Amino acid sequence: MNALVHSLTIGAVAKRVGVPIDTIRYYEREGLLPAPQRRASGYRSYGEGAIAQLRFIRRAKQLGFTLEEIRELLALSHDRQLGVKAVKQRAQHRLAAIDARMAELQRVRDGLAQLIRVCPGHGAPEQCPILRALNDTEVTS
Amino acid sequence: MNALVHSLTIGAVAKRVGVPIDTIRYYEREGLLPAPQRRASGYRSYGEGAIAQLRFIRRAKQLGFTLEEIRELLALSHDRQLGVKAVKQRAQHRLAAIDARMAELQRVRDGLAQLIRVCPGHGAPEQCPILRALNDTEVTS
DNA sequence: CTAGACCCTTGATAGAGGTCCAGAGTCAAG
DNA sequence: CTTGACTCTGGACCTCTATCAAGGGTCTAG
Repeated sequence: MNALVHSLTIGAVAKRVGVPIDTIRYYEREGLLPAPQRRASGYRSYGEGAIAQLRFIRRAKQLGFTLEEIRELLALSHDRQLGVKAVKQRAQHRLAAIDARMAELQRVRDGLAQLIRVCPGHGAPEQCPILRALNDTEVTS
Repeated sequence: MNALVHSLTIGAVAKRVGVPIDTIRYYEREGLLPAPQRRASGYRSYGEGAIAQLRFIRRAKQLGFTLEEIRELLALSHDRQLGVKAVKQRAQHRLAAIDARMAELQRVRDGLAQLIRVCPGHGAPEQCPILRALNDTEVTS
């Protein structure tokens, strides 16, 4: 009932989704977007499905998924048998990775904050706790 | 009183600091390590100062400083007038960047955790909250 | 002296995710 | 029809922090 869904140029898609044209072609090369139909001139011709898929990719990227993981998610989202289970697993892995990264950052943050707290901000470099820490001791001590 | 401080080969330095040889030469090229003395054969000849500086670099990296920032820190650590003040400033900038990154990760983490919590882990992809979020709505909503 | 471990330089490669360019063809408005 | 904006391909280039290889010279223990 709607045969004209293929009508958007790559530039129009880029504008609507807010992604550079080159990135769209890059995603196509990388297998994240299916190769679209072409006009007689060779111009790519996209439908609404491509818009949705690009937005999917953008949101997954915001969640910190790599393009490789997103490729997986896209495949899984079409698997009616095991897709949901696997998607949840991937999300849990991603969550664990984020938690690990945050713990690491927290450790570094606290070490740095402590050094800043005790640094007077003037005087001889030999007395600066930050420089002393960098020179003399392990950061995590 | 110790004229023989220049006696270590690059391999010995690498072993003592726990850094690959290639990385030492790379840091020299990048201006993070001064060019060492050379033997007649052309071999690099390092003293204890180089060991200390390499450890400095390694610790600063552990704190999340980029090599560019470390180059600055090294220069500042030799500035007896303003070095400490500037070093503290750099550390504060680094801390602010870490805090921003953590806040961002926290936001993403909470969004992801919420999706996982309400995902049953089975059933139709259309009902999976994770896939729905990727397809339909902004993650941060 | 020789074998094996070490060192030298230069330049290529990696990975992640793009970004940009040249040179050519196409489309739409006036 | 012309003009300007758009698109095509192929490939080069970017950031960052290294890492590796090739082809050669050097050092040291036995």
